[in-house]
Amino acid sequence: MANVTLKSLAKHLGVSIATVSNAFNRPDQLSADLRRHILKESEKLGFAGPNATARSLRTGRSDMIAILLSDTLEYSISDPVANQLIKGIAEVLQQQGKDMLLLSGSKAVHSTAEALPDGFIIYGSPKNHEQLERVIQSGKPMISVDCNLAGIGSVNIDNYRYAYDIARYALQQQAGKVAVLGLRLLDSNRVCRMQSHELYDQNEAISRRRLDGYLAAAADLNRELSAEQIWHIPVNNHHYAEIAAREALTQHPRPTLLLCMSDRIALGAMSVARQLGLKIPEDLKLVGFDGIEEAERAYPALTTVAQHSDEKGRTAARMLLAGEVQQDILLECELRLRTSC
Amino acid sequence: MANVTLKSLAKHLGVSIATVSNAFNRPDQLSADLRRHILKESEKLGFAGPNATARSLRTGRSDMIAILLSDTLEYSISDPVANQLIKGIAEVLQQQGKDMLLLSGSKAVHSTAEALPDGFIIYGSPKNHEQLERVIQSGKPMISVDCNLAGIGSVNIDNYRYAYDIARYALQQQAGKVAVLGLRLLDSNRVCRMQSHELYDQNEAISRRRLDGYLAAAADLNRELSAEQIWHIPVNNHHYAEIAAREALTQHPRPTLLLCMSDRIALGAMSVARQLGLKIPEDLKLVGFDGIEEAERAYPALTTVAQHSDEKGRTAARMLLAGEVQQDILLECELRLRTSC
DNA sequence: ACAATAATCCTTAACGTTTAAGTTCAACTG
DNA sequence: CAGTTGAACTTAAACGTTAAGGATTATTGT
Repeated sequence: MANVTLKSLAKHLGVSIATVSNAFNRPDQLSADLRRHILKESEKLGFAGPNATARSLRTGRSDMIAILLSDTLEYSISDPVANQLIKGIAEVLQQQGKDMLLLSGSKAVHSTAEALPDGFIIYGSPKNHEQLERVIQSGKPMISVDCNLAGIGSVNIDNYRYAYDIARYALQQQAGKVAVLGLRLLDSNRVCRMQSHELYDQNEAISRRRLDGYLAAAADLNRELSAEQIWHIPVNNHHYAEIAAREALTQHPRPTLLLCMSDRIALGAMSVARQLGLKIPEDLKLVGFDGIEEAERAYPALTTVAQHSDEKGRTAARMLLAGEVQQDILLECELRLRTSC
Repeated sequence: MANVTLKSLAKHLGVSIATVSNAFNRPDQLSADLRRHILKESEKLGFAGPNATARSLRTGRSDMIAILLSDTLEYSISDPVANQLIKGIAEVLQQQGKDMLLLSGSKAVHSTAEALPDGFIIYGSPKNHEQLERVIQSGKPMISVDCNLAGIGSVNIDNYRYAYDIARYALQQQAGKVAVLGLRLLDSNRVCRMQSHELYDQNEAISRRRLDGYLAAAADLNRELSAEQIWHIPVNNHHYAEIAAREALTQHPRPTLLLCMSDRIALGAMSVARQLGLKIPEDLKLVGFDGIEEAERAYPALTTVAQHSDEKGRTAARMLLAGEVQQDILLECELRLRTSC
C-alpha cells in the first residue's frame, strides 16, 4: 500500500489538498460534515496525519526542544545530577506538549537532530565547540544551565557560596588534616594532585568555584589547605572516586576530613573508608555536594548541599517556553546536615 | 541576516543549487577547487549545512532512532534498568552516527518526534496503545525489548528461569517464612497483597514470569508460598518498596527471606530492615533482580540476578541498524551470589 | 582532424505540507 | 432587486532540499 498523503487523500475524496489539510488543522475552514467525512475516510486508509517533516519544513516549527549535553549521552543519563535535570525538563515539556531531544557532544555535522528543535537548553560546558557554535548561530531561543555564555539566559546556583558554607561547617566540626576530592579541576584524565601554582589559575568552571569556596573557608578559619591535598578526579563516578580516596586516606598522617565536590565522590570515599576499617563519623568526617537521593539513603547518611537539579530543569524549560531567554536566574540551595559530618 | 540556504548561497557564488548541494554531499560531482571555494564561502556566511528538515523530507531519512518508552520519561530516565538500556542503545547509535530520540507514552497525536525516526526500539509494554498502534502502522523497522509483540523482532531475557534459579538458591540458604516483594503484579496503584485466586491468572508480563519462577521453586522444595505473602508494589522506587517491606517485616512470625523482584525493591527493604534493627544476613536474607550498580555497593552487597540491560540495548540497536528485525533474541543472565543471602 | 570518452556543472522535477489570496454561490440587507 | 456579506472550497506559491539526466567543455586515442 503506497504511502498515503494529503494529496492522495484529496484525489480519493474529490476535494482539494488544502481542504484536507484544513480538516486536520483548521476546523473552522470547512463544514463540519465534510470534515467528519474526511477524517473518517483518512482513518480508514490508515493515514496518521499530515507528514510531520513536511509540516515542519513549511512552518518552521517542530515542537521539539533539545538538551545539549556537555558529556556523552551514556554518561549524562546515568549521572544523578544530569539525570535529575533532564527529569525536571521532561516534566515541563511533557505538560506543554513538546517533545524532548537529547543531544550529546559528539555529533555528525549536519544532523536533523540539531536542525530541527525550536529551542535549546545547554547543560554544562559543552566540549564540542563547533557544535555549540552552530547551535548558537542558529539564532533559536536557548537557555543555559550550569554554565555562562555571553548573551544567553541562564539558570545557575551559587557554587562558591554553598561550597564555602559547607566547608566552613565541616571545618568547625572536625580538627585535623583536610583533603579535597575535587572534580575535573585539571585537564588530566587521570586521578592526580594539584600543583601549588595551579591554585592561582582562575577560571569560571563550576568545580573551580567550589574549590574557591573551600579555600576561602579554610583561610577564614586559619586551617591549612595546600595544593597537594587537593585531588583532581576526571570523571564523576565511583571508580575514580575510590582511587583518589584510597590515595588520600592512606597518607600519614591520615586526613580526618574529606571535602568532596560531589555526592558520588563522597559515596565512593565512604566505601573506601569502610574497606580501610575507618568509622564514620568518628575516625573520618566527610561532606558531599549535590544532594542526590543516594546520599540520603547512604549509611551513614551524607552531609551535603542539596542543589535542586529537577527544579533547575523545570525553571530552564519554563523560561525557554515562555520566551524569557535573557534572564539569569540563581536558584537557592540548602545545607543538609546529616551523620557523615 | 536572512537565513542562508543552498539557493541564496548558489546565487551569491554564481553556481547552481545542485552544485552547492553536491559540495556538501558528493565531492566526486565537482572539482576539488570549486568545492573548497564553496565550503569556505558558506562557512564565511555562517551556513551550517543543508537544512536537515528539507533533506529529510526529500530523502525520507532522518538518521534518528526513537526509543518508545512504556513509562513516563521522568521515570524511565531515573530507573536504573531503563537507564542502562538507554545507555547501551546510545553507545551503538552514537558510534553509527545516529541520533536518539526518547519518546514517552503520552504524546500529541501528529508529532514530529513520532513521524521522523527511521526506526523504533519499543521498551516494555507501552500503555498508550493508540500511539503504539500508530508507530507499528508506520511500517518502519522496529525491535522490542522486554515485551513481545506479534511479528516484531525482540530482545528479552528468560525471566522465569532466572527467577526460579535465584529463588531456589535462596530457599536452600534459609529456612522459615518467605515473602515476595513483587512489582506491578496487579492493577492497583497502591501497595497491597495478592488474593489467592489471582495466583491463577496467567499473563505474559515480566513480573508475572518472575513470580511464576518463584512459585515453581517453592513448590519444588516443598516450601509454602501463599498469596498473602506476595506483595504488589505499584512503582519501582524506594518509597513504595519501603511501605511494602515494613508491612512484610512487622508480621508475626517475621519472614526470614525476602524474594524481591527488583534490586531497588530489595535495597528499600534493606533500609527498612536496618531501621527495624534486623541484621542481614543473620536475621533476614534477601535477594533482588536486575543487577544494578547500587546492588553491588550496598552494605551488605545484594545477591541478585544480573540482567545486562546495557547489552540488551546494544543488541537491540545493532539488530535495528542491521535490519535484522525478525529475530527473537534471548540474552543470558548471571546469578550474583553476594552477602545478603 | 574527428569521434569517443570523461569531467564538470546545470535543469528540472519531485518530497508533502501550509497559507495567502482567490472563486463560487447561496443568503441576507435595505 | 442590486448590492453586500460570508461560508465553503480551490489555486498556486512557497519551504529547502536531492537526484536523475542533460548540456557544455576539455582530454584522449587513432
